Amino acid sequence: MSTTPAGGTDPHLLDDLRWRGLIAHSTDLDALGDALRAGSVRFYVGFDPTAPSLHMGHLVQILTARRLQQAGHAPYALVGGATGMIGDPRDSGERTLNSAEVVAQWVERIRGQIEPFLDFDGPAAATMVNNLDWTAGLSAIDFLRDIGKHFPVNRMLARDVVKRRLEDGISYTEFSYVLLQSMDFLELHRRHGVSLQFGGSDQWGNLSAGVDLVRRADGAHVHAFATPLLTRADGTKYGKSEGGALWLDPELLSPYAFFQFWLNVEDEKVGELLRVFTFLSREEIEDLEQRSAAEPHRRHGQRALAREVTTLVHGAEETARIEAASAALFGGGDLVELAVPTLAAALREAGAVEVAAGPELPTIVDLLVASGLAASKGEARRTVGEGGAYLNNTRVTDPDHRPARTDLLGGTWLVVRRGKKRFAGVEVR
RNA sequence: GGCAGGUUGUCCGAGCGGCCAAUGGAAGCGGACUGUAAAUCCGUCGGCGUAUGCCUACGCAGGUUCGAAUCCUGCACCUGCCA
Repeated sequence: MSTTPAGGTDPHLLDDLRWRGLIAHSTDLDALGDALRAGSVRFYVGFDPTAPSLHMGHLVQILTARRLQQAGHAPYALVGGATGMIGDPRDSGERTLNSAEVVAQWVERIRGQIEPFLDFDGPAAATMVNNLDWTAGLSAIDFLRDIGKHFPVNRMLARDVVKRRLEDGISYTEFSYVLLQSMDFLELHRRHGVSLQFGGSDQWGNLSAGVDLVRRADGAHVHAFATPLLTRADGTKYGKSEGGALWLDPELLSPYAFFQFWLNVEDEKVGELLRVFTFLSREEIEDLEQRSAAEPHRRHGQRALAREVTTLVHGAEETARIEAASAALFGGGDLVELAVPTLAAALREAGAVEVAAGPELPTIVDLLVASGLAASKGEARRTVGEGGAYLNNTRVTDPDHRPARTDLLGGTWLVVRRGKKRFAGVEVR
């Protein structure tokens, strides 16, 4: 992970990106390669504030930006205060507009999530930009004359997203989104000499529209590429399960749960994810793939992946705590054998709650609900009935079962488990 | 503006006066087999809880009826055809 010396650029950048599978679509790759080798390129990648946090999909873009910067190119990270007010068309239908206050708040949170990944000093220093800066004061007349004139509606209608949405309907607002994003590229090109944009493959239409606009408006040739859409082995999207998206914000998804996600990745996907989400070298990744293939049950790849990505997002200290917690909880050994401080630390990582107990301790059903492992008492009863409830790693089959005081580990802790891998700690006081 | 059709649980989609907390998929959750993997098989899938019970739910608000997701009226939104 060495940064290229001041002023220089890494001539192998494009090859590395291609090896990692990060280029799913692109404008002329030879031209892009020439530009990247010729000197430091100013590039941009945009993030729309459509939620309070970025997630796994955005992480691909953040890390790709970091790769480009480490190779000597200058990032412009755009948080879409303007585009976030509009919303780009998606297949699932028309978006609900968010208020200006909410968008502004999300812009700040997202900026804060991106900044740690980029270097704001040095010859390829990063810059944060907000497209509200050049759209807020723009008049509708200027917009229609200067930007709109370059967008033939017949071609806009031919875009895949738009075609699919024509059945169920699409507002003029979302239909116009592509003009705003294209204008961002034009503005950044004019203001800062930005000549490359990348984004997710679902953004390819917007990316290439921006390239077209810069050419039509200014006669300049700029570049774009799209990273691939990552899917699970069965072709479905990530994040549809596990109760939601893989958020980067620790308040929306605990670092422990984040780590567990990566650890549980399918064998077939480990190599791909290591290439996209880690800064391990080609040699290291190929070695991990070989060792994983040789002894898959050891999950070498998954462990490295979980450690690397969690370290990038949540830091080395937190990752070390999580690994210790996982080892304790999944160790398979007797929980009674664990030192209490170790157990307590592990449970706090996995998620722990305090419960005030009277003369009697709560029932297993109440413990499942209190710990958040079950959403309702009905669900908790069902879990017990299905044989999925465990107390201190022993299956409980009676929904009215109450642990005794002597079951408390270290005098205060109960380990509640639902299913094979969802743990929570309950601290009884 | 006129006419027609539509709005059901996380999603898709049946139901068209009582047998409807609502058929069937999918997702989710649990179990078995494994490796905290995949595939497969089985179970489960509104809440309170155990009461032939109550509460909430079939776009929103009213009405008809002993009884409505189902019928009527108004409103909102969506789709199609005609202007």
